[in-house]
Amino acid sequence: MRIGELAERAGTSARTLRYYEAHGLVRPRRSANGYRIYDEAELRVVHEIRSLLAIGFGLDDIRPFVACLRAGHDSGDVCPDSVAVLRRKLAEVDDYLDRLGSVRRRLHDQLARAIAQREETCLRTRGPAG
Amino acid sequence: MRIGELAERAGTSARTLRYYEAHGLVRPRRSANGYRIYDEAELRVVHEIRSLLAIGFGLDDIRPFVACLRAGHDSGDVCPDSVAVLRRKLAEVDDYLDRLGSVRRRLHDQLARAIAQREETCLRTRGPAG
DNA sequence: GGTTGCGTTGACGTTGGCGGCAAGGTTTAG
DNA sequence: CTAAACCTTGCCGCCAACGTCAACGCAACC
Repeated sequence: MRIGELAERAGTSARTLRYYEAHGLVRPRRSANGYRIYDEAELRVVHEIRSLLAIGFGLDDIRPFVACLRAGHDSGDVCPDSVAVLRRKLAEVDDYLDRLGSVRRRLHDQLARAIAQREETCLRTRGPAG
Repeated sequence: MRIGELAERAGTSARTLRYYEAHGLVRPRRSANGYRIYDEAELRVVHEIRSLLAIGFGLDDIRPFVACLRAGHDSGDVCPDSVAVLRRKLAEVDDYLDRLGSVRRRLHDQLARAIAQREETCLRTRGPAG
């Protein structure tokens, strides 16, 4: 199939597919007139790319998964390089969750103090009995 | 004080201070020769900016906090606009924590399956008595 | 043979918080 | 007088995953 059809079936754009190709993730052959020709397996590859991007992977991280699929595996996850990336990403996410958690606490406290402060000011303004 | 001194005392760069000024966060007066002159209060402002940036705020989000300080409040948090931003940011962080949590679960499962798959393959390769 | 709708490459724009450099003016110390 | 150390404005670069446009070629239909 050609680029427009693959783009539509993958739910993305031709520009995106060319971008992936430029970064070595997708490899179409060319027809006589220079058009890109993709076979069915590439649809799977593009889906893999998209779903990994969606959970925060970068294109460089994704490369091993694509290679794994291309090597004939049912899943892109099972090859050693993919597993290594999965481990690293899990660690990154855990790390980020920690940092985000402490940011959350800080925000929560800051908000609580700000509101308390405002209510106190309000009381002073309207007098202690107000 | 001039830009170099403020930069050093605030632990940042002159470039950064000019950037904040270009975005309306810091307002030095000028000396006769055109040099930027900052008073002591600006040091506090820059610290506020930096600490808010550090927890993930954008410069636009920070503007109300600076205005609050400039209005004479002890803390940049207590003004209504600041509180509104704090609320919004807390909601954003909660949202992001949720999404990151589900990404984490997905990664965890994916990793677990990949490893199980590999061990199974290993056993098949070396025979069931493995 | 003209229109329409595919495809191609190439290049610039986006977002944010700066870093770094150029090309000059100012001030200060020696 | 000069060199060093400050300051000024202005502009390009960076990162990532594309969007968008330009200018063109190819294919198909009427």
